[in-house]
Amino acid sequence: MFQIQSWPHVIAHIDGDAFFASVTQAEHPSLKGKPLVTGSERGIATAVSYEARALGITRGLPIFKIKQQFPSCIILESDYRLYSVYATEMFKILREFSPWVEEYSIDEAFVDLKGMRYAFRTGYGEIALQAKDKIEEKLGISITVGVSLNKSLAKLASSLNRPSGFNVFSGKHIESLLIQVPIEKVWGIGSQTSAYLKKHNIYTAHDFAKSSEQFIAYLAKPYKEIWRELRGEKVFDLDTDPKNTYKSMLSSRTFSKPTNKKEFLWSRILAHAEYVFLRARKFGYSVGKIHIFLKNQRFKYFTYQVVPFEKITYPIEARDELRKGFEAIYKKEDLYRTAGCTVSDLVQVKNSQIPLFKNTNPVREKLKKIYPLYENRKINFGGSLFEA
DNA sequence: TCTGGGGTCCTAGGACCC
DNA sequence: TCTGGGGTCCTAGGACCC
Repeated sequence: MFQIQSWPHVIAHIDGDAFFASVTQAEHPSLKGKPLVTGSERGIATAVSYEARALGITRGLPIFKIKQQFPSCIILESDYRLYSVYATEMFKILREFSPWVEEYSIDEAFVDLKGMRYAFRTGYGEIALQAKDKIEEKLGISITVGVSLNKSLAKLASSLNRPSGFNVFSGKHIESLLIQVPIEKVWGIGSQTSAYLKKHNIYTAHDFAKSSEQFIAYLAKPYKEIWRELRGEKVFDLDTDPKNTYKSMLSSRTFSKPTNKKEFLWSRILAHAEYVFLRARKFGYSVGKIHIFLKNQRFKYFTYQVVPFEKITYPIEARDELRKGFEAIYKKEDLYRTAGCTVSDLVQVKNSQIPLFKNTNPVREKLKKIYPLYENRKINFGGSLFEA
């Protein structure tokens, strides 16, 4: 169907196998070979070791059920600092094989290998295999690697033969990859879209890739791009910038029990606003838009947007507006499960325009004195304590 | 399995203008 | 007073990801 030369581009996708559980076992060798899950703080299993999967434990299974049904399983809280240390080490090793590395998530990376076969004097598959071996040996974890022509195909390739899988699909072999992958496993096609596609008799990545251009024309832009990638074209670039820029920041927490207590909810929203503004300041941002939100028992969101007259760096500068918004979304007959605050329209302060005249706003002058005290305090969201 | 927390991108449609 | 056609800008919210 697709006539493509072997390697117009070469992208590798590296994905940790049960990463959180593997890292825990690598760090505590006594746990190796034992059934283990992480995520107890969440109430459901976030990561499930392969030994635990063998018992029948799946991701998302409630912790209390695991305790009841699988008493031999070790249950631990998540430790994101530890995972991050291993991830950083993994990215570092990958950079020994190519300078173009995208740190996609805490356990995933994309690597552009194009041209590297001249530097290493060997084939692309062999380079990727060397990187895989080195990570597994040095970190003591297992990863699965997929190599193909672009990000979407590499990601499909790394979904096969887990754990410790190694899958290479050049241009001549794309179809044999696509045939193996159900449509809902395609990166960017979620439950809504796969349900729609199945109605049109599209069940695999291959069915989708060979759909006609006329059919694809009805779909939204992201799906057109995925369609092109599955056919072997390179559409998505790697983002190799380190993650220190944000478009928005969010803080939210689900209560242990849904509630309609008005002043309690208001205090939580303010605490989230404090926290998210603190993070924004840490990254040097001032804030152009603030959203506060409540989510009710039926998972319906109620949001209110505040746009301050000028970009601000402390939520108290918009406090009256926020309160007004809260009054607008709060209904006493509803029960709310989550409260939160999002900031967006973020601008780096050092790049933003310096006010023409010295700011003598008395509230702000006062704040500057007060807020240093805030910078290191702990903020209470109503559940657990978070270090600022 | 009743479903956490933190993000990004896209689009329909309303507001407003001529 | 009643009204067409077309443009831009913005926002709410949906869909998706890990």
